[in-house]
Amino acid sequence: MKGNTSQKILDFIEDKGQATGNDLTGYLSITSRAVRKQLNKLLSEGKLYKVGKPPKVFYLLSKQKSIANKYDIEPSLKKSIDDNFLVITPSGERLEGSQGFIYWCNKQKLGVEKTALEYGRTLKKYIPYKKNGLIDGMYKLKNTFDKIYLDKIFYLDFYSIERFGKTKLGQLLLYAKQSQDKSLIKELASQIRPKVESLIESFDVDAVGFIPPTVKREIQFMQELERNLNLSLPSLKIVKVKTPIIVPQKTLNKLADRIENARDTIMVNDARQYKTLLLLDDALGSGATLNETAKKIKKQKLAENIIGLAITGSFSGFEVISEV
DNA sequence: TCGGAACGAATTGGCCAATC
DNA sequence: GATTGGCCAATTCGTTCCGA
Repeated sequence: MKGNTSQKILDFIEDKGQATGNDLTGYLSITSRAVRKQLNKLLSEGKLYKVGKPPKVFYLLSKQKSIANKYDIEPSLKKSIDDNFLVITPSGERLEGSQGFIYWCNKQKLGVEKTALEYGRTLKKYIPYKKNGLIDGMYKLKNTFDKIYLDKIFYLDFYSIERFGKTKLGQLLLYAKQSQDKSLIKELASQIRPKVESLIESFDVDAVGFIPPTVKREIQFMQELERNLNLSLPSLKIVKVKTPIIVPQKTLNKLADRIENARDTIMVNDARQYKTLLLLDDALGSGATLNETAKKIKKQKLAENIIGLAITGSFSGFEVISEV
């Protein structure tokens, strides 16, 4: 009997495609505690992965075994792949670093070693835009708007990069929002907290504001993020007013439409006055939402200075600079 | 009508002891 | 030594209730 429980679990899951802890308990006729031990072992060995959260968790066979060492990738390049690459498969398996990179290359029918070199070169291209882990978005905004109401605007990473698609932060943001996964939001919050705290300190920020979401969801990303960041500063009340038909910013192509959307639907409903406000948004497209919100805050004289911070931002607007 | 609080049920993990 | 089981605490979900 000893030793083959884990193999029985693998066989069962292979046969059924997926299984819950309960399914396995019933099938193996051992206690759930024993099943969990085996499942944990198989998870740590990478033979299984799990999707879902309690009380709905399913275990599936891992598609990607440790094949990362099969390829000859220079150590420093492998490290930057490990640090920067993240793929979430259609079935929800999270593949980090080189494991994800190999999966992605195979899917695109690309040679892993050659593509790794190209990836390294592409990453290098974006390095000059980052200072202290922040991208200064002011150039971009200056190329877009006549009048800028934000005193500073930063973001933590680009949403996506050429050829290779979404950055790690971009992936995390997308999946945290779409899957409304609290643990992913928590992970994002812990990643961005150091940057937020250093901004608060260096600019002497005395209040924060979170851009409210457009689309109604069960779990509101920004609200969760605010809760997870747990900043000890007062939070400016910004609300999104309801319109007969909800129009998300990303559905609008024209800048003028985005400005109009932000101007007419985002309201600042607060009376307190602050010196320096940190205004947070999840993703910065044109910057219309942040700029229009900053405009309202300044018109209502609720803050003297406004620092904008988005988790990710688009690269468009930077091309102009990069060609100089 | 909406949002938050409270509650129970299901699941999971940690620790330690018993068993094979 | 590996595996299993008992106990307990923590986490998460779904439902209900209540006040604004």
